[in-house]
Amino acid sequence: MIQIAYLRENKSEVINRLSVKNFDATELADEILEADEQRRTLQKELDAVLSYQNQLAKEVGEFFKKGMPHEAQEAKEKSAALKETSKELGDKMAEAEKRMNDLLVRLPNMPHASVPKGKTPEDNEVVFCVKEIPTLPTNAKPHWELTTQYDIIDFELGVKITGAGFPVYKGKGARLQRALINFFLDHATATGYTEVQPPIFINEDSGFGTGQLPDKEGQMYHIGADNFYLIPTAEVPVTNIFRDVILKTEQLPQKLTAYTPCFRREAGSYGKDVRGLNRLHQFDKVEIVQITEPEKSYQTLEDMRMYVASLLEKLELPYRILKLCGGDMSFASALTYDMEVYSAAQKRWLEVSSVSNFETFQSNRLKLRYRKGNDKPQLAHTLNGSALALPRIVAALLENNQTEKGIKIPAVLVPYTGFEFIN
RNA sequence: GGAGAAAUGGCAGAGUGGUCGAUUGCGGCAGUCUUGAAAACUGUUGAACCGUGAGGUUCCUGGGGUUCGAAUCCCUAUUUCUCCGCCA
Repeated sequence: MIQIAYLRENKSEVINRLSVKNFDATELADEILEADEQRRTLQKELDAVLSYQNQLAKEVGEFFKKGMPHEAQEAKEKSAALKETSKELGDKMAEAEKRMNDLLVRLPNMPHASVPKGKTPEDNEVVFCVKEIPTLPTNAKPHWELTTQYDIIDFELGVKITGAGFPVYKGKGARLQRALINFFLDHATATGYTEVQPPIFINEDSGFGTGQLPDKEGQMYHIGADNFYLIPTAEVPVTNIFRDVILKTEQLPQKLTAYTPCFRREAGSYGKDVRGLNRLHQFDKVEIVQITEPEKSYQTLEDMRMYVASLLEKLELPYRILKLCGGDMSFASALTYDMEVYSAAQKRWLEVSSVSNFETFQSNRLKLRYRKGNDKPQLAHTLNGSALALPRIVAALLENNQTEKGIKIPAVLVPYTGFEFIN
């Protein structure tokens, strides 16, 4: 959420920058500022009335103490007469404030100055790409055939138990999942991230804090009886650790990592996008999250990007890095890098990680602040990234590493899997 | 699930209707002393909103109520603790 004070001072800049995201904020900004103006006017009036009421209340006490019941009664009546006025003003102010907030949360985050303009994924900027894109023999199989051939992932069985998009991992397939999770967590902790295991249900406040609510409600699974949501990413519970928290500068940066299953309804997806492991309703992911001072967040974003790239290199997967254009970026992000691996049998790039700097957009909603010495608290920056999401990594590993002898496991994973081939 | 108790500032812990944004202790910060440090002493130390400022308003788990006035009384939700039951 953009800070209201910032919008008040820099309306045209906000509008200009949001145009990079193809968002026309002209009208919305005016409505917000109008509500803000009303709110402030009403508060001034209300404060004056309340102040007078407080004064009268004190006088009542004093009159009683001095044994002046008549005067006390008079002050009482004066104050009572004001009650309705203050109640009315209070209601109006709360209403204006709510209106302002409801509008304010609809403003996307402003993109960083370096974000390229653009509307579709084609407009994303390729900032890195491996030199050689692997080619496979013509009889090479897509991963959904390999998983059946080696009996390591059963999509049909998942359909029986739950529904489409909830696969059952079996034997070496299940072991490969566990190996990847451990590999990712071990590397994250070795890089200074603290491992946490958060709840995978979240409440409404948490969903709001990181920006999933109210806009993306339809993309999360909802537990009606308790009003919980299943997490779409560990970003939500992990970042919400810091909701309503004031950190000291010495406590920054905060670096956390978490493995969780993730749940996404993916309403509206279809076709080859959802084939096999390409898009699931439940999948595993290791996430990294950092909380930093504003001046350091872009260096941190580069660090996180390099870290994720190093994982892909260790796994010997061909990858590229995209800087997302304004039109392809998420609502809350100021700058996002997507990491994609090449899936050689499908002959397409698959997104396996998204690393973003949200600047103060989330922290403003979360009231996540930090304090330098005795200064006034100010909003921290939040960042996160997948490191990494499993299914598409598995898809690429299976397809790219298929050999006569079976699927070859990358050397770094062998200590985790305990086997060199899936055959 | 049943019965009872509780929720106060970074922490501990006072406060049962008026001068309480809240005694006190610890912790934090600044200073005095010291070559330096420790100790001791002194001062200071929550947040949000409005206001150029002086200052004003709000917040004692959340929500609602009683009252001229609520941390304090009432209702409600949540959480925690104790006992009982069930159970991984």
